[in-house]
Amino acid sequence: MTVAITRFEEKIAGYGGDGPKLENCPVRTVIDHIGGKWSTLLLLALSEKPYRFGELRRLVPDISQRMLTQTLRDLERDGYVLRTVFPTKPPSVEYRLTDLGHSLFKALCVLLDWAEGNYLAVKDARRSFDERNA
Amino acid sequence: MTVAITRFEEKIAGYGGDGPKLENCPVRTVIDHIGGKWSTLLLLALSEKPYRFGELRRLVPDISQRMLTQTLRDLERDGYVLRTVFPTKPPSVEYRLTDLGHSLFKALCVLLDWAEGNYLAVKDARRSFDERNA
DNA sequence: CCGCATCCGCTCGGATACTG
DNA sequence: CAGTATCCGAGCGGATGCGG
Repeated sequence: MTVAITRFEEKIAGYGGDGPKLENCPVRTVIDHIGGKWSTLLLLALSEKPYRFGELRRLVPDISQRMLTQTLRDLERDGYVLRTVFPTKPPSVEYRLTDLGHSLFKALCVLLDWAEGNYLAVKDARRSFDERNA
Repeated sequence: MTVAITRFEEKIAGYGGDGPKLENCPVRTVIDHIGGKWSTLLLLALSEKPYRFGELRRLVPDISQRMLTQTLRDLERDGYVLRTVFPTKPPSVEYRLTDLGHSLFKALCVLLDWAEGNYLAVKDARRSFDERNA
């Protein structure tokens, strides 16, 4: 783990200075976009098979139509999702993970598994902290 | 990877309904908090050794004092960071990752490595998408 | 040195109504 | 079915100034 600080200084800290280098920071480039409220959930939903717009809406019951459209568009823009329109009547649109999307999801999976295994500890920590500062 | 949709339906979709179950969704509980603009960066900075407030400020040059304080507080609340005040004159405050924090960081590392290895592909996808929709 | 308080712009995200 | 357009509130996050 001694690589961490090296990583940080070389890969992160160097991007905050004067030059226009911030947009070249790998961590920020990727993390800032999948940190949205719905991105992770949609990647997870699409990880096993493609879905149509309406199906995704039902799978994530509390997402608004607006946010579903916008988040899918962002995921498509980043190259994680492929959007295919079938000119049927009425039209249907399929969303499917690209290879890049599947690759990202595999990395994301480690974090999701951690979340499942440790979220109770996190909730406990929160409760304990809130009690101390009552 | 056939576990994904099962995971989704059981672990995610079920939390959006009528009951007050949303706060019990493991993924949202954890991801929503580390998705902030600075959380990941600070976890990365603290992953190798503890730092004092001012040191962290210098390590992440473009963070404001307000956001540094607030993000560290959130990380402390979730149990990832331990805050220790040394009553010297002037006082000094040390921030250090807890065991839970180190555990989270290990899971996060996979994602950070992915970001380093693939952010160029993401940037290319973005540029290509923006050109198509010019 | 390490914060907290205040103000304030800006983006995220929800609700609703309307197209092809 | 799959969006687009518009409005609007809430909260994130930056800048500045004060306090122990």
